[in-house]
Parts: sequence; C-alpha cells; structure tokens
Amino acid sequence: MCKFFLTYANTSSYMNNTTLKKISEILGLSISTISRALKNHPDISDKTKQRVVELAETLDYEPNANAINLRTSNSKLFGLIVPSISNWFYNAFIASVEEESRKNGYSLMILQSGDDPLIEITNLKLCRQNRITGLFVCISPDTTNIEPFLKLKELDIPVIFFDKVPEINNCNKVCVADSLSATMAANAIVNKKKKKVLGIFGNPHLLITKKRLEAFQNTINEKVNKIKLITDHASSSVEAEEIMLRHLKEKPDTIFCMSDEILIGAMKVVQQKGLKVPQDIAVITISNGGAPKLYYPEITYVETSGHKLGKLAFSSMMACLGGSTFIQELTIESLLVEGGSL
Amino acid sequence: MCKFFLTYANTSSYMNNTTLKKISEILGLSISTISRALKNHPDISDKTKQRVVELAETLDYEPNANAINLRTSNSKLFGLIVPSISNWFYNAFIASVEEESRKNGYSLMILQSGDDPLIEITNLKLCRQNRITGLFVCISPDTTNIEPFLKLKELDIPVIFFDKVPEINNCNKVCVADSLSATMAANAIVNKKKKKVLGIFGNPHLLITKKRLEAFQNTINEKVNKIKLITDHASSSVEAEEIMLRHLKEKPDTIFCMSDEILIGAMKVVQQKGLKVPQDIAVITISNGGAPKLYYPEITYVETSGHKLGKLAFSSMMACLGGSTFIQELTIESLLVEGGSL
DNA sequence: AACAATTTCGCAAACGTTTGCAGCGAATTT
DNA sequence: AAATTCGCTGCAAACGTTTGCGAAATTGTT
Repeated sequence: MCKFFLTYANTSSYMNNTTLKKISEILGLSISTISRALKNHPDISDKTKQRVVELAETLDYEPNANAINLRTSNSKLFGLIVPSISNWFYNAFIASVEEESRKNGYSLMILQSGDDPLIEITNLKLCRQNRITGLFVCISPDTTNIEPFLKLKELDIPVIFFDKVPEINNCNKVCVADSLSATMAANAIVNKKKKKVLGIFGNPHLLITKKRLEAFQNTINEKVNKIKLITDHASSSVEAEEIMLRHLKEKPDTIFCMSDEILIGAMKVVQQKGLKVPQDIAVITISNGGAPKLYYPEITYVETSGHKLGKLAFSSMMACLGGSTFIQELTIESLLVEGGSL
Repeated sequence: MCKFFLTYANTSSYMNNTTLKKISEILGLSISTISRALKNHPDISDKTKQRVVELAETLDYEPNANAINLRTSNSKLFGLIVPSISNWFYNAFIASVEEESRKNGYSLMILQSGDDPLIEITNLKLCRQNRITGLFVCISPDTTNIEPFLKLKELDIPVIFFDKVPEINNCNKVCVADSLSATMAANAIVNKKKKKVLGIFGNPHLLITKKRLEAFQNTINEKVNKIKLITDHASSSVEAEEIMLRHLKEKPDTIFCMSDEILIGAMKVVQQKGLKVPQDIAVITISNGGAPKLYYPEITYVETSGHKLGKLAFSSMMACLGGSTFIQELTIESLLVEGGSL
C-alpha cells in the first residue's frame, strides 16, 4: 500500500484529479465499493467505509459532476435567464431562487441576455447542452419567438416564466401584480386628496406598461372628485428626467413613477429644482424597495418583491418536478410601504 | 429509414433527448461519422455532412455538455464567486467577464456567497465538482482561510482573485487602485481649496479601508495650507447616515465617501437637511459610476471601473491558461469624473 | 487489369460514475 | 453434514461523447 501511495504521489503533477478508480487502486478495493462507501451505502462495512472516507479526504476527492450527470441524467441544475443582473428587482429574485436552490441541493446557472434575443437563444442552448433540470426565464422585451422556450416542455423540462412573461396561455408564469399594484398606488394618491398627478410610465409597447397604465388611469378617473391626470412614457432614466422637466410647468402636485428607473430620473429633477418632498411635490412609485430608500424622505412605494417572486417561482418549479402538470399563472400580492413622500 | 423514423417518433415521449447514437441509427451510419460530420471534419463527404446536419436540426440535437466534458476533460467553464451580485461594482465586473467569456467560447458559473465563508466553501466545491477551467473569486470579508482556493493551483486551475484579495503574495490578483484613487480624490479636494473635510470610510479592518484611509490622510496632510480632516468609519449605509448627522455640527465644507454605500447614506442627510451641493457642502466619492449619477448635481467621483477590472481579470486568466506561470498583481488605473458636486 | 493513392467511414477504447446482479466466505439453521 | 441465510464486495454495463487507427470503397495511375 505504501508503494502504491508513493507511486501516486509522484504522478500527482500529471494526474491532477482524484477519482474513484485511484482510491480503489490504492486501497485494493473495487470502484463500486468506493462509490458505495462514500455514499454510506448499507452494504459496505463500517471498517471499509472509514478507510475509504479517510483516504478520500486526504486525497481531496471531489466527485466529477459531469460523470454523475451523464450516468444519472439528473443534473440537479436549474437555468436562470434574465435580461440583466444589474437590476434591484432581478437581484432580489436571483438571490431568492439561489438560496432555495442551494437548500434543496440544486445549483443554478445564471445567464444574462443583455436584452439581445440572439444571446438569449445562445443561453438557452447552453442550458440545454448542460441538461438543466428546469428553467426560470424572464424574456427580453424584443423577444418575439418563444417557441424555443416552449420546446423544453416537450423534453419534460419545466419552464417557469417570471416577470416579463409571454402573452400565451399554456405555460407557467409567476408575476407581480401589475394591475393591482398600480391600482394601489392610485388609491393611495386618491386618499391623500391629491388634485393633479403626473404619471410617468415605461416603454409603451411592453405588456407591463399597458397593464399598469390602464389600471392607474381607471382608478384615478373613477373617483368623483375629479383628479387631473397627465401621463407620459419614458424608456430610460434620462427620458424620465426630460419628461419631468417638460411637465413641471403644469404644476402637478404628485408624481407617480412606474418603476425604479423612472423614479431615479424624476428624483434628479426634484433635486435639481430644489423641490421639497412631499410639501412641494408628492412622489409615489412601484418598486422592489431599493431605490425608494435612496432618498430623504424615503419614497412611498407599492412593493413588488423580487424576493417573494423568487420563492413563488421556486415552489412552482418544485411542483412541476413533483409531477404536477397543472399549468399555473401565479401572482404575488403587493403591499404599500409608507415612506414620507406622499 | 422511414420505419426507423417512425419508431423514434413514437418513442419520443420516452427518449426525450437526441443523441449521436439516435441520429446514427436513423441514418445507418456510425456514431463516429455523425460526430465528425457535425464538426465539419474533413474526413466526411459533403453529401453525408449535409444529411447529418439536416437531420440533427430537425431532431433538435444539442450535444450533451456532460459527456463532452467527461471525454475531453475541458469544460470551457469558468467559476465566479462573489460575496453578492447585488452591487453595482460586481454587476459591472460580472457583465464584463461574462461578455468576454462568451466571446471566447467559455461559459460562466456565477455563485454568490452572501458573505458567508461556509457557503463560499460550498461554492468552491461546486466549482471543483463541475471541473471548472478557471476561477475568478472575490473573497468575503470574513474569510480567513484561503488555503482551499490556493489548492486549485495544484490542480492546474488558474485562480484570479479580484477586488477583495488575500494579503499573501503567491497568487494572481487584479484590483482597483485603492491608494491611488483615494489620493486622487484628496488632490481634487486640495485643488478646490477646501478647508474642512469629513472623510467617511468603511469597515476599519478591511484592507481596502486601511489603504484608502492612509492614502487619503497622507495626501490631505502633506499640503502646506493645512486642511482640517475629520475621519470616521461606517459599515453600512445607515451608519454613514448617523455619522453624517453627528459630524455636521462641525461644519465640514466637503464630504469624502469611500464607497457607494457610504455615499448613499451621506446623501440622505444632505437631502434631509436641504443642503445645496456644492454651495453648502461639496461631495466627492469613489465609485463605479452608478450611484453618483442618482443625484443632482451628479457627484464628482474617482472611477474604479468594474468593467475595466473584469477585462483585466479575464486577460489575466487567459494568460494563465496560455501557460504563463508568471504571478501577476495587476491594478487598473483610476480616473476623475467631474460631476457638479465639488 | 493491376496497383497505388485517396476518400470515406467504422471499431473500440476511454472519460468517471452508478447500480443490478452475482459471487463468496462465514454464521446459522435444519 | 448439508442447506440456508447474511454481510460484504466485485463484475460489467451504461450514460454520450471524441479520436487514433484500420478497413473498405472509390478514384486515379500505369
């Protein structure tokens, strides 16, 4: 045995990875015995187990995930495709899914598409090549063809769409309550007896924008005490800034922002003009909670929690893996978080 | 052939993944021929190639990455371990590394440790089990034992430490210019003839804090026109807020923030007190560029670019893979970006 | 027509694991 | 003493690829 050990010590610079075979040769046992010993199989005696585990540790054995996946065809790996990880909401979502995955013995392959449908497809291929067990995906705004994603279902790979979901029906989706959260924000404004609201919304051809705009408008307009509502669209923080500057002449008493990005643009103008919040102008937004806390007073917001959405997406995934063929379209509830801005 | 095709079409619900073997049986060719045809090997005739590629496409063939990695023992996969992805700087770093990786045919396994050394070790194991080709790692503040990371080098797996790097010498590191960037900020302050500076620094036992504090102090103090310097430490945004409030009585004319987190805390107090920047108080920070753009006027900052650091880390990685055994400790240059806050 | 050269392809081993099955020695039962 | 059990371990196939080598089929050369 000592001889064997020396031999392997010498060749360690060439064969740099410990394998079951290597351990088996040193110990004079078969590969299968080593494999079973390491996973505490009842067939193997305690003496043997101890010897094996000990050597495995000193040799710093790490099982080869590729071999295991190949053999068992169960990768215990989820794919997660997102337009960008540089985003508070997605950050929270990812952290949440990752935590759950880790706790349940899965790992996570995070891929970002940079809003490029081509990269998105590349990422999808990568997921398939790595034989993922399931996929979480938030499609980019420019993605028109979701066929490739649906194809995974034929391969028995569950797909959970989150946040930006396709408009078709036969797929699992988890979303924030787009309409409801806008309604809640509108109600908060109404309750505060505001008179003139500037609502800044996002890219007008996104589904999320349409939903929020419609719900917001309806809620504001259904009130008897007529509130004047000005709406406009901004696709970026800078555009939101311009819109704020343009509409400030009309003296709104309240600003509603559909997203963090828009809030940030709007708040730059608030600072620039030296406006007091909420005395000169009230502000309310829809957010995961990161951006509103940047300001003083903290901005009142309707929370759409990436963290909660992650939990929901994960449990939906587990349900699919558990054999549920029930297609679900889930929504997390929203919550009004009071800052001092309204 | 038609018979074969039907057979496979029927069993498609069971055997849900196309393999080389499947294609070979349908086409009546050997597995090796299929393999070669798909990678455009010169041994295979154009006719055959065409037939193979065509069928592979209709059958939606995707190579099994696990099998390939097992066979070739070249995973073309980098690991990236970071305390948290919820961070502008790391976001930029990751995006940069990911882009380069994709362009060079590598994929990236992103893992976050949540500043927990135990999860960090778990993540490291995951990387090893997946037989990564190389590792980018930013150690968490509480990590004391970097042995496990260094062990990778014995396995011929390059390790590039970035941002938070260990203090030992025999490892590859890429960093932002901690001392230099603090010096640049200090010089900018001196040039503006400021008289009384409040410097808010991070967690005092982090190397980065020590370096920045020392450089900042030295630069401020070496000037003949004595500048009064107050320094304090904050480990979070909220602490920075408290410190600001506490020291505001001493009427500093300038605030220096060591990081985004601290800037955000400080700026909340600026907003709270209705201070005009830069008239009432000047502000300068060190940042990747995200946070300074949240405010009006935009905050003047010394840029430490996550994007550039990513590029540097990647090229350092490629150098290692290219066979360079030269241990390098690289630093990206900083850059003063003028906002209107100083 | 015979031979060489070239094109085209298949065989089989290997990568590192898991796992059903069988083997074997010893202890217990009949 | 033979048969049965039980505890421990090994054999061998399989997962899906890649690739060196050899063989067959085709072409070109005399």
